[in-house]
Amino acid sequence: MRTKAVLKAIADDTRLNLVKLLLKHSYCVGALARRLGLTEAAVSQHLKVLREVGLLHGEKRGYFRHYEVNREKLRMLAAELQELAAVQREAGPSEEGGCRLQKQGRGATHKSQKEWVQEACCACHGVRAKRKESERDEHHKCEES
Amino acid sequence: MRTKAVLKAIADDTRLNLVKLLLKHSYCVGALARRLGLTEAAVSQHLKVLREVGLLHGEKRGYFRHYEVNREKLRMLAAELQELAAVQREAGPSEEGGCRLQKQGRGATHKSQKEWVQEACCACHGVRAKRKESERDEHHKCEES
DNA sequence: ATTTTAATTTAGTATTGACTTAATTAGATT
DNA sequence: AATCTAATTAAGTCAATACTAAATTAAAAT
Repeated sequence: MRTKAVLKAIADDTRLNLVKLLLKHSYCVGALARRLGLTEAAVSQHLKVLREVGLLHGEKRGYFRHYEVNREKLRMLAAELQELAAVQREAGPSEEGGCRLQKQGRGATHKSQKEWVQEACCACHGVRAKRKESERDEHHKCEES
Repeated sequence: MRTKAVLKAIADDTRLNLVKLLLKHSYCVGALARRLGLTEAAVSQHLKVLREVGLLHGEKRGYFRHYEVNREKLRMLAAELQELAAVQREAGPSEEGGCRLQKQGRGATHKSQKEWVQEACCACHGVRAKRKESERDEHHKCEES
């Protein structure tokens, strides 16, 4: 998700408020600080974060700096979330873990659904005490491209 | 922004990855923990956050719990971001601070653009040392409904 | 009722992030 | 060049957050 950085940037209340303000108007750092009840330094740091993810473009005009919101970044993020919401559920057992290892035939033995699921999902989970860090990578290997 | 909580929830890398996995398949907590290289406790805590914002719905089936992603929440968030991107810039001087106090007529004196801007934006910013906490609320009042 | 199993919760630690003050920088103005 | 002004950065503090290990809970299975 190329827009993950944008997502993180606007997930903060202060930065989201900054974006909203700057969509409507052009405010200087002092004005933004007043409106949000913060110091100019705090506002400046947040503006830096927003610039770094490409959400704001600033340019100096005389003493003051003007910011423009890059609305395209917001639209791209929105589009990616729509795509995410449209991701198709993969075919396969709706049971636990969605593992395919067993399904691909590790043993020819016919197993009940329950047996299959247990092996498929958490073959070694049953014995909790045996679960060691080094075993983790060996446990529960699920195929995934 | 009613979906702010959803925005915050998925702004975390781990929770976003959980959502992506659960959109495609049904995994148990153990399987999720393996795939993300975390403990089951960590995964459980993240799943709780996602449930609390309404992004996941879980139900027990036998020993295992199944999770369904509430895609509608993702769509709503996407829609709000689209709306945000479409917010109209307000009419008014594109100069600093976007303040209207002066514009509404504090003095009848005709001022140059520069003079106007300076007063409008940061009337008291010029004398930095005088800026005290108690003065902040008096400074730079901008009209905003 | 007891045992097993998956998942959650508790408690603690380490890391991250948001804030402030003060110092500094980068222009603009004179 | 000197001064002024807006903004940024450095350094520090504190709160929030993400993790783990261990204990506990909530079912399911026997």
